[in-house]
Amino acid sequence: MATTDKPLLQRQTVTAMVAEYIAARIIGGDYPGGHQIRQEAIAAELGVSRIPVREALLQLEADGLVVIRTHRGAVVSELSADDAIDLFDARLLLEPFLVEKAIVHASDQDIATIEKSMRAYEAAIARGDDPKDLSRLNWAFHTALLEPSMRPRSMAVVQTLFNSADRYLRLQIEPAKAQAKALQEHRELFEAYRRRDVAETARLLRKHIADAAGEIVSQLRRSETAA
Amino acid sequence: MATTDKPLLQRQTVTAMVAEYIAARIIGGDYPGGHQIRQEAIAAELGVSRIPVREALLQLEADGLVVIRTHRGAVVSELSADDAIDLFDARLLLEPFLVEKAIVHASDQDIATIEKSMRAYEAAIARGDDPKDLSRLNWAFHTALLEPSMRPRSMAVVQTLFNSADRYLRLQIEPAKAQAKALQEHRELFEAYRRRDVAETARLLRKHIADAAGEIVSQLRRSETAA
DNA sequence: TTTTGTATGATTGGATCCAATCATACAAAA
DNA sequence: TTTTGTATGATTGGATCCAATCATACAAAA
Repeated sequence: MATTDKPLLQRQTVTAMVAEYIAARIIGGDYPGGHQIRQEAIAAELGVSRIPVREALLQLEADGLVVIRTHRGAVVSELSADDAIDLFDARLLLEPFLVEKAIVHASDQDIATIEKSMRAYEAAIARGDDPKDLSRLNWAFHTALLEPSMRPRSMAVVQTLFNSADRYLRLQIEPAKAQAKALQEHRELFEAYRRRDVAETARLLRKHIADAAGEIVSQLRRSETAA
Repeated sequence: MATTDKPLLQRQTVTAMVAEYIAARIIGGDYPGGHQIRQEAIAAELGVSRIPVREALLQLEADGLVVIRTHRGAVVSELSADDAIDLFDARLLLEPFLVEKAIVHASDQDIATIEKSMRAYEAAIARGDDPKDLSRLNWAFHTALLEPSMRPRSMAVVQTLFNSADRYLRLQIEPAKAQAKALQEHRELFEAYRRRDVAETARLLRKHIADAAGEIVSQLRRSETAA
């Protein structure tokens, strides 16, 4: 397989589990933009000390999910149309480039992995799985598309962008419609990818991201001018 | 000024100071790729406890300067031709895009800041300042070029790329030659930027980054095949 | 000789505790 | 009434300490 290998056995630290927990709460919208995250509150909630909570918050700051100010603690970062443009433009640069590199390196095994990932998303939508699972499968598909590029550094950047992009996707007023559109586009992406049609796959991915961004930004602009 | 405003008074935590210290050691090559960073050693060296050292290492991991494995500590990330390509390709996508956005938003004040930054680099080369100061001024120029894009999220990504790129630049066998070339290119970049010639500035910046990347990658390839 | 098991020191991850800073309320002065 | 100063609780940042894990050396068994 042409993908970057990962350690088989990943020991979970308390810090990592806390980071996942807080990230899930932020991405799921339980902690909205501007929400103060108190170290002691999280620590008590999870039955751990403040040390792993603080270390988790540092990681989330690097992901852009929280903003930390010295002696004032962590606040969930605010969402805005400007930020969404910043974020999706970065994805529009990186992802089509990475998918081009990926197609060239992708093994049949990699393509099989992508297909499996696409089918899983399809099945989850059919079953009406909850937003959290749908999101996970959506990003798993994107990751599977790009992973064979063998660019771990760029992939790390893209992964952090996925986390923030997810916060915006979860805000959408018509998620079912967006998911149906995304699934159809994933099918087309996979077909072009399987044919190893580099230019067409990149074009479809660009359109896939740009369309989603357009929806989100115009929705945000409406709510921002309303406020 | 059209740039993103920063807090005027930034309180330094011990963690932040330790992170800067370790980052400087890595970028300067004192801690080469593969070097084990022992928390207790750094703590004793700086007269602090291990807590801020650990927190600093987490930040450096997000920057890609170290790799942390559970219960095995932090190791300085390895440099390689493949990683350099990954890194510089990401810069080649992001920086020309950001400079295009920046030129549109740049105020006269911003352009004055860029010119000042360029002159400072020029003067430092003329004086033969040490590599650390030259690097700082080089990245300050790049940052000044891109900052008016008002894309804090993309800027944060680019800043982390600068840190890693710096490690490669410091490896160069003929730094004086590379610096003279960089300075000349900075001058041309600034002229095109001042004229607000979007396409030409982006083209020059692309060439500036690609040329540096080419030098570094071919040098790395030579040393890798030699080994 | 090679492999497997065990003991020991080194090191990391996390809990607890203390000091410094911040936010707030309230009092005093203009 | 508005501004400035002060006291107090809440909260964060960092030090110290303990438990868990890892790496190494050495012994025992195959």
